[in-house]
Amino acid sequence: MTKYNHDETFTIGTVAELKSISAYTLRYYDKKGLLPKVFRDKNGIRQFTEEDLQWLDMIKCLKNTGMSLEQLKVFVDATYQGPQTLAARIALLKKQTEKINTHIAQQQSYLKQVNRKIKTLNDEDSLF
Amino acid sequence: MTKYNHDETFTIGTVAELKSISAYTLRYYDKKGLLPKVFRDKNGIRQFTEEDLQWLDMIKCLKNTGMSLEQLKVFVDATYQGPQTLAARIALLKKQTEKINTHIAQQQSYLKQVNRKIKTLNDEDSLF
DNA sequence: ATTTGACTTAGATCTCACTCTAATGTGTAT
DNA sequence: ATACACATTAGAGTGAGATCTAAGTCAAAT
Repeated sequence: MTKYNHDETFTIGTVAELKSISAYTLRYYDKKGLLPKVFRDKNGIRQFTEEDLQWLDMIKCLKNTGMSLEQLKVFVDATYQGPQTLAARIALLKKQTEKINTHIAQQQSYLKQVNRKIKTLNDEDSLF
Repeated sequence: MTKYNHDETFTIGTVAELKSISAYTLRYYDKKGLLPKVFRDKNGIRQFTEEDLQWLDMIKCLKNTGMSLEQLKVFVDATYQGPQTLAARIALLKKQTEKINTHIAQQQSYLKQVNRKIKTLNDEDSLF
C-alpha cells in the first residue's frame, strides 16, 4: 500500500504544524535534498502529499535516533535510485537499529547512575 | 565515604586520556565553571583528584543524557552552595531520570518504526 | 484596487559545544 | 644551557543544524 486514494496536499505551513517541524527547517531539509519529490504548483509553492508526510516521519525517526543529515542524504539518495539499492538500504537501516539498541543500553546505564546519585544525596540529607 | 586515603593527582593530559575527554574540552568546562574545585599548583597547573574524576563522570552522565552545559552549570552551582540545596539537586536529578525514561521509550518506539520499515523493504524486495 | 497573509529565494546570522592558535611558562633530561 | 614535553591563557575559528532577513510573488477577501 504505497498509494493513496485521495490527492489532498498540504502547504509548508500546514506540514510544519502537523509534524512539529518549522517551515524554515522544512525548506532547509528540501535545500539539502532530503525531500526530493515534493511537487510544486505553477507558482513554485510546495505541495506536500500524504506520502511526503510519511517520508518526513522516516526522516524524523532517523534523525532523532542520531543519524546526521549527511547520512540521511545517503539513505534518501539510495531510495530514489530505485530497487537496485534495496539491499544497501536494508543494511543501512539494520545498522541503525544496532546503533539505537546500543544507545538505549547506554541510556539505561546512565539512568542507574543518576538513581545511585539520588540515593547518595538522600543519605547525605539524612545525616543532618 | 567522600574522602580518599591517597592524594594522587592527575594532570589535564592524563585526565583527558582516562576519561576520553580532550584537554581542550576539560579547559573549556573549567572556564564555564563546571569544574569549580580543581586545585592548581604553584605554577597554575590543574591538579585533578579522584574526587574530580568522579565529578567528571557525573558531568559526562548528565551531558550524555541530554542536559545542556547551561543546565549542568545550575546543578554544579547548587552542589557547591552546600547542603541547603540538597532538595533542589535531588529534584533536578529526579527530573532528569524522567527525561531519560521518556527518551528511552521514544527510542524504543523509533526502533520499532525502523524495524517495520526494514520489513516493508524486505517485502518490496521479494516482489522482484 | 488594495490589503492581508502565506508562500518563494539567496544568503546572513545564531547557538551550541567544542577545537585550535599564538604566545608564554616550567620542569626534566641530555 | 638548551631542548623537549606538557602545561597555561585569551580569544579566534569550526561544524552541524537551525533560524531569520530582505525582497519579492500570488491569490483570496474586503
